[in-house]
Amino acid sequence: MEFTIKEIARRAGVSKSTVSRVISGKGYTSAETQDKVLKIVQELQYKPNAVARAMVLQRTNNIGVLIYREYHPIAAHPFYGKILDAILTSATNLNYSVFVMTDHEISLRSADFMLEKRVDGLILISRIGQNVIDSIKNFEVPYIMVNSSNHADGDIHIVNQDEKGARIAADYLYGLGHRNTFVLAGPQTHRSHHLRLKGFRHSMEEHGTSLSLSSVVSASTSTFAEGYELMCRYWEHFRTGGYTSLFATNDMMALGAMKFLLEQSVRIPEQVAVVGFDDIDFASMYSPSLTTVRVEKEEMGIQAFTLLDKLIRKEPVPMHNVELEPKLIVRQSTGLKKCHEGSE
Amino acid sequence: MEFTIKEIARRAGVSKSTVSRVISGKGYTSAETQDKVLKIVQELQYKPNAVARAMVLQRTNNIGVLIYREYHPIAAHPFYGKILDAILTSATNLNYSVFVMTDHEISLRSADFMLEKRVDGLILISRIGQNVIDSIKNFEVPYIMVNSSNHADGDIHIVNQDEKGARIAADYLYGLGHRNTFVLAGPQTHRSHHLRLKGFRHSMEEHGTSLSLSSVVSASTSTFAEGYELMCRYWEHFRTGGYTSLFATNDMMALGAMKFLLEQSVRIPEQVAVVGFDDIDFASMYSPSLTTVRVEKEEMGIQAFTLLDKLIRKEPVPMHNVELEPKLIVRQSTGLKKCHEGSE
DNA sequence: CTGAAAGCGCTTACAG
DNA sequence: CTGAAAGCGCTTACAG
Repeated sequence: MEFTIKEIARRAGVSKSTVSRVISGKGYTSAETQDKVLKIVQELQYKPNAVARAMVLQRTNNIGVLIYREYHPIAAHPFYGKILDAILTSATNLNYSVFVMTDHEISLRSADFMLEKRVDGLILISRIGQNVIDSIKNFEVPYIMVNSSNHADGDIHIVNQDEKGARIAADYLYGLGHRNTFVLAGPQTHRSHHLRLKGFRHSMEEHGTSLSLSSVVSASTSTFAEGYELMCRYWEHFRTGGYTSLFATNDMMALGAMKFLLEQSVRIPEQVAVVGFDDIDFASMYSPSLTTVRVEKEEMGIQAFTLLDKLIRKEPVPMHNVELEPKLIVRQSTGLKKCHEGSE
Repeated sequence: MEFTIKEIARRAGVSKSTVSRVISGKGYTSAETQDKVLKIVQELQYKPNAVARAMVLQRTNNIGVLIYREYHPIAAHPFYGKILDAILTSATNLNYSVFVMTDHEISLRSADFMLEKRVDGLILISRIGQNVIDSIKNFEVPYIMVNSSNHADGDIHIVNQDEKGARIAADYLYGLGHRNTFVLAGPQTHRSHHLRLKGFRHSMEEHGTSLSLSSVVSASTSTFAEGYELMCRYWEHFRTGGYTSLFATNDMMALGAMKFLLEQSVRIPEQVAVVGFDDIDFASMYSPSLTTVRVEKEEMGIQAFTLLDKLIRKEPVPMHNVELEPKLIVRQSTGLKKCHEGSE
């Protein structure tokens, strides 16, 4: 069932060159020949062998997406998964196929993989190790980094304006009258968590309501479980600390903390207002839904792919850093009314 | 920076054949030659060109994963995303790379894509169109189906025992004393939702507590929003119907319905017990956490890949259908105590 | 133990 | 407008 150009040529009584020209649409061919060849292509359900084509064209039309993962697999991740989705969609539209690879300690090995596979380009998401990046730099493969913690000059990097987003969150809470916020801060080695804490702290300082040392708790991971655990551990402190609000540097931790609070029958937002960061799907689904700062995950994916495609085609790339605009999303956890509250 | 076997050969003063032998480890080569070649490979950071190798070996070491999506992108999907993750992990372990493609109307085109790309095999997840399957059948590419609605004889199909799972859920609710359950049933064209409704209904009938017509509501999608909307629309009916429990054919709908109920200040599980199906990550994170029937998503992915690999290597494949065992997971939404309740 | 040669399935100048 | 030939970067019998 697997036909080649040679077989088509034989049946059509023309040369392989001609068949190739007809199929690719490049070069001159008579209408007559075209019909003849195309008909056979149809009959045989011929599909050109992409591997052979890639070989001569030195172009695979594949891109690779490398996603860092800490503990868990990553495709289902509410944040990175969304970025991946956007990349998949954009790439398909431009006839690229995409290799997906999640990466743990095997860093170098997986990068090699991609390199051996001869992808036309690479998108690196999150905290890809420096050694991996160095290794990639040694090749001519273009790459784009998304939400990374370690990018160097010359790298194209797509990020959210995390510091600004955190300031918006702080301003908003301050505006609501909150003067004492408990903060759950994710791993400070990660750019996002670092900037989010920084932005929140600075904004509060500017408002004259500095965060005390004891009101900021450092998380070693940024998971739901961590948020829950920390809230549990600091519950006594929290309860007696006079806190009226809670800010976490991402939604997952905020949600975890919220679950614990709800289990203690704390009323949200009446007793404690909660704000997260990211706007993962879950945030709006929770009860109460979570006020958060939205990161344009889809936009990150689209931009990453679009820029990579330009790089691959050696078109000029406008800028070397893309900083997306964050946006406050107000929901029930800071007081937005429930849709159906009191109705019916 | 892109070296070939030819360059290695030149520098080592041997032939390409020899270099190839050293690198592949096949065929005899003197220790001396090996050292010489390997040293240069090191120096040059040589990576064999996978495309060229695939060409001659007629084997790419790539597999493709095709996931159906209805409305939304899919990688971040809490159910399919998990399966994908498991496939990614297993595949990487055996040195495969994986193409991921989500599919909507473009069905045929995306399958072609895979076929042109010469993947060694395909994993088809969820409701892949019959035309796509037919098209794939025309080629020699082995494939495995996961959680599909339309598989034919001879196809290898991996599914959860959905009917059985629903029976377990029904038995459990009955055992708790529930005699009047409101049911949210997802699209009946999908195998899973169909069997889950069927199993639940039959089990209840056997217990002598048949579901009345009005207690089963058909959903047109199986999303969170749909669960919420339906619960809202049937709220009056539900409130006055004397229902003590709610079953949805998947977690997302159950969660959506639950959010609505919580917003009406319905106490869960005291007033209404809720049971879902799938055990997506969210289920355990919700407040109250959701009792559900777990589908072994990771196992599905692992089995799918493992079988596909056997197919690719033309090893005998044990069975032609894999039916995974569902498992009831009891949580707060049907009465499990909160961990920290009352403590401290 | 090693090298020359053919071939995997295409594309693309180059003649004609 | 079309065909013969070379080549993309490997692997693998086949001689030696």
